[in-house]
Amino acid sequence: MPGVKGEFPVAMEDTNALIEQRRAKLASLREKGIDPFRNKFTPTETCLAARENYQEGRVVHLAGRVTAHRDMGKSMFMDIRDQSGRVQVYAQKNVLGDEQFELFKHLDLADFLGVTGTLFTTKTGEISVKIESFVILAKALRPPPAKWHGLEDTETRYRQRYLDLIANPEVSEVFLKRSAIVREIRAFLEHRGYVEVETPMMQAIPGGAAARPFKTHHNALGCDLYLRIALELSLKRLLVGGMDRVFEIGRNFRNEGLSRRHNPEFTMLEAYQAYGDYESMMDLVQGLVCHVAESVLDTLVIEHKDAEGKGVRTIDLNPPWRRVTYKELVREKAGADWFELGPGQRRQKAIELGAEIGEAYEDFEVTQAVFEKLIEPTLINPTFVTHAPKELIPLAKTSPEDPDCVEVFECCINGQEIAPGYTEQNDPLEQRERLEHQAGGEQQKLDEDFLVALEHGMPPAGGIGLGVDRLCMMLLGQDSIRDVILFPQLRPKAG
RNA sequence: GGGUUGGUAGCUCAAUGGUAGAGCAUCGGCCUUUUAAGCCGGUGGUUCUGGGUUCGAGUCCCAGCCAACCCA
Repeated sequence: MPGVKGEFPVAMEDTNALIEQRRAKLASLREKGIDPFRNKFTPTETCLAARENYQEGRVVHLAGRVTAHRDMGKSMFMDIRDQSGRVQVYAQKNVLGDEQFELFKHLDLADFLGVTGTLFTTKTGEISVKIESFVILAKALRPPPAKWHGLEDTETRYRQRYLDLIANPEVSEVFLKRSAIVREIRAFLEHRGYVEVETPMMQAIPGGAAARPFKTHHNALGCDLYLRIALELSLKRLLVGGMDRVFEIGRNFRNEGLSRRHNPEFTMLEAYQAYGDYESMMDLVQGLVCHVAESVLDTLVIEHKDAEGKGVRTIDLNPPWRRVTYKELVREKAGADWFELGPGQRRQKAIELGAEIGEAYEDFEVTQAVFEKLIEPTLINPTFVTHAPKELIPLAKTSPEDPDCVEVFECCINGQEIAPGYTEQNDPLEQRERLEHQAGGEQQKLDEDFLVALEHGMPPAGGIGLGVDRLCMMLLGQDSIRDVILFPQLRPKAG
């Protein structure tokens, strides 16, 4: 690869004694006519399966990464590990012969090894494989992180996640569970007749949320495009098209700050149901999250622990989840007379309560600041906060009971918004007005094609969005979104 | 963008302004049922980068880079 050296000058030049030693071992193997990078080796089973299907003397072919070795002189124990787990292998000089045994002794931690041998049980009772022959499948030219302490350095853990996965089994576990969570989301929705679709990530007009988009350029079309910030407007077009139950699990991109809770690209589930409304969508979210928790974690009670393993908080997902209006909740925390106060008094009281209020905040934003700063973080057990002020959400239908509010909910769990849902706006004229109002004087472009679609008629429908990363954080007890995203965004390191 | 903390061997971490260390890994020796194997001996450092103060800087000061956390 001729380009590599220029692109990764640091990696190519960076070396140390350990790397030199491994390169020397590689050269020495090649001199002996051994290629330690095999095209193929087919194990008969996984390391775990070999142990589970124990039968003394049974012949197995196993493959895995060398994770430990215990040199006994004329014999040697080694641990090899694949995704299923580890198994101990045992090599003896009189079985392998001098030359092969010498090769075996000089294997390095992190090398990939294929072995053929028979199952047996050691004195201490461990099921192991007595090696008859072995083959080096891939030589590791760099040392792995320490076996005992694991890998602690957050920067290395995120930049070189593969090392994190090798060194920290609990990290690996988190990502296997994340995969299971996504699988169970699909299973739940498909079981209820939802059709999974894929819609464009590159859009001429990024809509469906208020967020700064990433911009890119299409050369052949000669136009700028944006990475989507939400799935909503595409999926609603499908409701217009007669797909009555649709969902998409996909990446959204928002060109905003990074934090413990924000990654520039994140995974969103959105689902829409014709003839549903915000209430049926609350049932859906509750059912979905409970199904996922039960099938992946086998419990509805989630314990979050700190680094020392002490319980920090407990989240009880047992249904039914509390449903409370936005106004009720604000009255609970900010005073029963909150909505009877004048705007000036509200502002004053919000500041007294400890919310930070920007000078330009409109009245509804003052209340929203109180909600976000003082109320949301206290909602640990699942709570559906319904009937938000209509200024906050332009894509939902007005509530018949309270014309200042829209038929929406925000499902808060673990002190975070996890899933909003609405009775979707299907009146094209009302929708246009609300979007124009939201755009304000900013000349934000309206998605005219979306409005045309609504004019063709969209059935009454309920919709939800669900932040998959945040759901994973909540279910898996992770405090940082970076710990549920395999490759979180970091500043690129200068070569 | 602002604040706080941190960056030392491959990894995890020490080191009053005074010769940069330990454990593991690694290399060599002994050991044919060990498992964080054990015993003996060795190798390994641009202390993130660049300036400054000082007789002397890993340590103090300034600037920068990267990260984590908090705030906006």
